[in-house]
Amino acid sequence: MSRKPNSEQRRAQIVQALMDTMAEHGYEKATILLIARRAQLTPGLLHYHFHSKAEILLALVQALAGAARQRYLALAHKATNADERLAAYVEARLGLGEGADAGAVAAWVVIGAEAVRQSEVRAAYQHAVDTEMALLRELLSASLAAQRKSTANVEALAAALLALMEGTFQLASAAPDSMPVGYAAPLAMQLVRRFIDAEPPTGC
Amino acid sequence: MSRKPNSEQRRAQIVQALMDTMAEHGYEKATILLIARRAQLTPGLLHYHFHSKAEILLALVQALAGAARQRYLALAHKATNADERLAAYVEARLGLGEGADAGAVAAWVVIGAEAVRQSEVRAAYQHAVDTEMALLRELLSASLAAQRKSTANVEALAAALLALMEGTFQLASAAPDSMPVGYAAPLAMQLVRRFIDAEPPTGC
Amino acid sequence: MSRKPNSEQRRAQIVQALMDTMAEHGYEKATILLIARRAQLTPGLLHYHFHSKAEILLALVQALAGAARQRYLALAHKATNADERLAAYVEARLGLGEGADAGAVAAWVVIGAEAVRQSEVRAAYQHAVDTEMALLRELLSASLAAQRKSTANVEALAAALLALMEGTFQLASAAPDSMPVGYAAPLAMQLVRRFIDAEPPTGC
Amino acid sequence: MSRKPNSEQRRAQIVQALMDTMAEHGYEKATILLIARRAQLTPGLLHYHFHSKAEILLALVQALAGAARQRYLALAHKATNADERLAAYVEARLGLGEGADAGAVAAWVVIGAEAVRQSEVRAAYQHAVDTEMALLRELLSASLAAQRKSTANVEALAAALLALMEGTFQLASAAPDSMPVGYAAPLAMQLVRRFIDAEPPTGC
DNA sequence: AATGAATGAGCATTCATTCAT
DNA sequence: AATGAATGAATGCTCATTCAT
Repeated sequence: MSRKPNSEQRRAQIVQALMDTMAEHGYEKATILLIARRAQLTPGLLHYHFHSKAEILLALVQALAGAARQRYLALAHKATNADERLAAYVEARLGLGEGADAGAVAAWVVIGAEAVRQSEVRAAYQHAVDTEMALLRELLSASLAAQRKSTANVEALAAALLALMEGTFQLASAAPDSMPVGYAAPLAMQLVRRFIDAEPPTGC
Repeated sequence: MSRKPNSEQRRAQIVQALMDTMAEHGYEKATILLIARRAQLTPGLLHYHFHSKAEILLALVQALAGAARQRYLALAHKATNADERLAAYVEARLGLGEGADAGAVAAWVVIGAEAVRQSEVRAAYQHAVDTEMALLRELLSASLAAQRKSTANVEALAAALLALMEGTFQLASAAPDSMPVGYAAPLAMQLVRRFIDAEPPTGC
Repeated sequence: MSRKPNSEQRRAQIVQALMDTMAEHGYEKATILLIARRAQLTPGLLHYHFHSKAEILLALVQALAGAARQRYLALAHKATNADERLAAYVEARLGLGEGADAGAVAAWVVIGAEAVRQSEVRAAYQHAVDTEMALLRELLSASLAAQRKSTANVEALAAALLALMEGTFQLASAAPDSMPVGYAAPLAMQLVRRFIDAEPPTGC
Repeated sequence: MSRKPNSEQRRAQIVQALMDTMAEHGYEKATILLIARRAQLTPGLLHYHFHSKAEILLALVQALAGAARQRYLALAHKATNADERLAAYVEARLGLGEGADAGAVAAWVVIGAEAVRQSEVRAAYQHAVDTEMALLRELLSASLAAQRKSTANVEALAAALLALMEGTFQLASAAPDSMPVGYAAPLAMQLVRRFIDAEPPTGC
């Protein structure tokens, strides 16, 4: 067999280097030179594997979204009911266990701000949000249904839970010292459970 | 004789122009030239009134934090009990009524990302967060106390509510089409109220 | 009598402020704003009293040259012969006594460098040099004549002595720690006296 | 494959261009654009090879000091005794022969003025001065010893000779028309020789 | 695939000078 | 005389991108 080109490995290496550099310097100040150094590559090589810096960023958005999905799937594996699956999801996003990555979180916050101004990043970010929203709707609907509660508010509840997660990332990245430690996952679950408990039953 | 100083007016004008420009282009791409044009001033004049671009940004952080405080005070004026004050706070931050400003929200999101990398911005951002946390602790403690509930979780609850707000800003700015309209304020209040209702009473 | 306009005083104040600022920051970095602050005046006022920054510099050259002349005249007053007059001159230029001014010396060094590139400064500098050379020729000729020595080399000797002084200013300003203290005036006199002593008598 | 580095050549080219430009315009007015044009390079490339303009200046200080050392070594090669070595030194610094470079001299004068205000330049300038002083002390001590003269005044004599040289550069650059031609080297040697001749013998 | 020099547009900032008051 | 805001050209420096090797 012929020797495999190492492009895929190189691309992953570059994407990872962008993530690390962005977490530290933001997107604009994450220069091609800094990224290349972090990846232990030369500047020219980055443009051999990616057409532009923006393209690396888009690849990073995909990579982070994919990693988040994998983290949920790994935890959801052991879940046996709707509530456990929801808890697995929240743990996957907000938990401090294995897979928690301050760099990835900071990079995601920076991506969120870039989405405000770059339409292509916004599109990718929105796609990730839509995917999350769909998953959340499904998980919350299942939890509501399991308790025979109305699903009328599921959309808003999903949005609030997603906002809670995004805000947690923001605060963890920009004001870590002002926040209590490890509060996010357990409190998010409590908020949702108590909300669901207080929802009116189906058909009312 | 001498001309009368107009610095304060000019500074406010420039800060506003930075906010508008940042909401559209982000911080790095909000160039001095763009800001000056938006403020209908010449580039040199911006550096006459501010030492550096970073200084304008810090002034903007103060301005936004101050405006948020004013908005709360205006609404809290009519509140007669703890729950109404809390509702006034949530409405001031997340409501769609008068004072809601998509530009200010987008600028705040961009500031949050800049706080990840610029230590001076981070300090100012953290100060704003600390102030919010203190206010939230006070409001939530009062609501809990009014219902004779334990205040053991007030810190975490405050953090969660603040995260919910920051995340709402983020999603409203970067993925507005993926989010339901007007969900944030009412749902945030419901989440908090139901959480408080389900809290154990004092002394348990 | 009508109140005297304070222009002359203001001009002197500004020239002095330029000298101080130049000694610290060089000519280019001695901005109008810095000079104005040092003189406790406002920037606009500097251009009321001088047409341009270059004009202040020219006034400073005159002022420094004039001050040097005064210092010599004050010391020469007591001299009773050619050698004492020469010693008075050397002391006036290189001595550490009253009137020695590190700021003035540093400013003169900076002026010397500006003379390399600005033709108007060069003209003023050259005029000062020519005046010095004339005085030196006179003093040295008198000393040589007093000892009945040939004055064939007086031009070159004057040039060398002037160079020694200018170089002393340079080294005192830019490498003070590398130079012995107080060496300049006595050694300069010794060099000149021994040179003259070894000169052939007139008519040879 | 990879291109071969040409940085050393480019750096030398840039340093030379700074020297030429500085000799004509001074340091501040020797803009990156002017230097680049003189070197027939693009402005961006200067910052690829040097971190900053100040760094080019430091490289120039080293280059000029090195060239001066080489010029002395080349001439000292033929010297057979202390006096000839001293004469070789003076000729190397002040002589009009091969290697005399009005541009380098003017650049050195400008550097001397920059040393007044830029601490890094001052450090480099002082180092060059210290090296010169050490060499001068050695040369003068040898000459004094060869004539069995006291070396008590060698430090001050070295300082005076160095000052004479620096001042000669200054006057040659800023007031060439006011100075006699070719006076410097022969007169400097005469001054030193007559001084030494008149020194008291060792042990007195 | 890989290197690193080269380009050139763009940026924040500085500053002498002007001018309305 | 005096003020201080305003101007606009100039400058050092950055950086994504290109390209010869």
